[in-house]
Amino acid sequence: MALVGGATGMIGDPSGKSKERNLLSEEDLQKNVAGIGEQMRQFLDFETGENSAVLVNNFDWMKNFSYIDFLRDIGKNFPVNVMIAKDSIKNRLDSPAGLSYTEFSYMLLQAFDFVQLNRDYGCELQVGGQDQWGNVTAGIDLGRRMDGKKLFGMTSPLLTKSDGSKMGKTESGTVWLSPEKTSPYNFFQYWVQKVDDADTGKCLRYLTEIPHQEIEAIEAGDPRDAKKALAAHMTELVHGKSGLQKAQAATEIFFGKEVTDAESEALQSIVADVPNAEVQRSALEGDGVNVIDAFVESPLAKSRGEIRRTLEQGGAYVNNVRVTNVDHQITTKDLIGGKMILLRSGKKKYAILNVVG
RNA sequence: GGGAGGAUACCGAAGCGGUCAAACGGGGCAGACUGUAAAUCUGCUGGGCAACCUUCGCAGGUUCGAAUCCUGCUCCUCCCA
Repeated sequence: MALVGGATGMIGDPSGKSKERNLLSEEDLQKNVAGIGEQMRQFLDFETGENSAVLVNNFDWMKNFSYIDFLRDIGKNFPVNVMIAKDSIKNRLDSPAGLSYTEFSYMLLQAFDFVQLNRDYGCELQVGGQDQWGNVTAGIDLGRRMDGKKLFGMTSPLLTKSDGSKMGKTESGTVWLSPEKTSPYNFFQYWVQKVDDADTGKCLRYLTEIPHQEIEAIEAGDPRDAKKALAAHMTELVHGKSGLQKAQAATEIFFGKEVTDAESEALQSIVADVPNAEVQRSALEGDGVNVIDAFVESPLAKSRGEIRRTLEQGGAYVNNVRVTNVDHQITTKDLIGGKMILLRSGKKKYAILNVVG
């Protein structure tokens, strides 16, 4: 049973947050709810007969509540002294950021969700991340008070790095599940590039369903292979077999040997799955196109100054050959298989310039 | 309602009339070392080849000159009621 927070999303959960959340517009929220629902399909089967997963939206039962009814029916069951004793609230009360009444009320909503799901579906167990502990227990208490039901909760540790910070948040390479936001190739690369050796085992345990014995065997081996295994499992889980294949094909080419005409076929097959841009064939004829212009066309450079710096520092490559001269011209001679040019910034960021016309 | 502070680049935070595209830290990018890891070290980090252009909440004003002073506005925080 997957619950999306169409109602609670309008409030903002203070748990684990150091600042008051910005309220989302109803429109954005609708989009988020729809998007999350879509993504759940990758992980849960909603059409498997009797035992199908269920997707519920708490807006469906919250929308009919009047403020008065809510206070009488739900609020009455929440002793404030218990509420303010919860870490999620206490931490915020102690911090300079404070806490609005709105966020303070969040736990009542989530608690009631649990009760509602118990009533509608016989749901008895709520599972969430560690930061949800307070909200989960609030629901257990509310079930007991309102319906005399015995409900249960389970939380899992949050995924943190070995230094204690949250994973995947601050890095520019924030990963998204949606292939629109993070291509399968980039998703795969995320696990290879951004996970510390020390965190690989933890990720394998938390995020994959590989048996523990196998994980131990993986850990005993080369850490590079461990990360690739992690990347492969995650990519397959999120993007399916075909996504994984494309990601691996691209990885093979980019992080393999020199790129020549021989790889043009393979490159062609992955072009859509890696960052790419188009150039007119005519532009490459004659004197060709300046390297800087070429990079600026690609997603690798945001500004001319940026790529100029990269060039000067020796971080720019055309077809895997380092280019440091800012006046370098790219011409038809540089085309791989007569069709494309491989641009690279730094050690591991690639883009393909696809020739058209 | 009364009072006191504040709003600076991706984030945090200095600057309080010229030498400010703006110290410092974090983050990010690139290089070296490696293993597409971590740690470490180095360089860069508004746009532009440059002249120069656009930035310090918003709108005006003072001044030869404003992130810095004045006026109004918006938003935030705190204290009192």
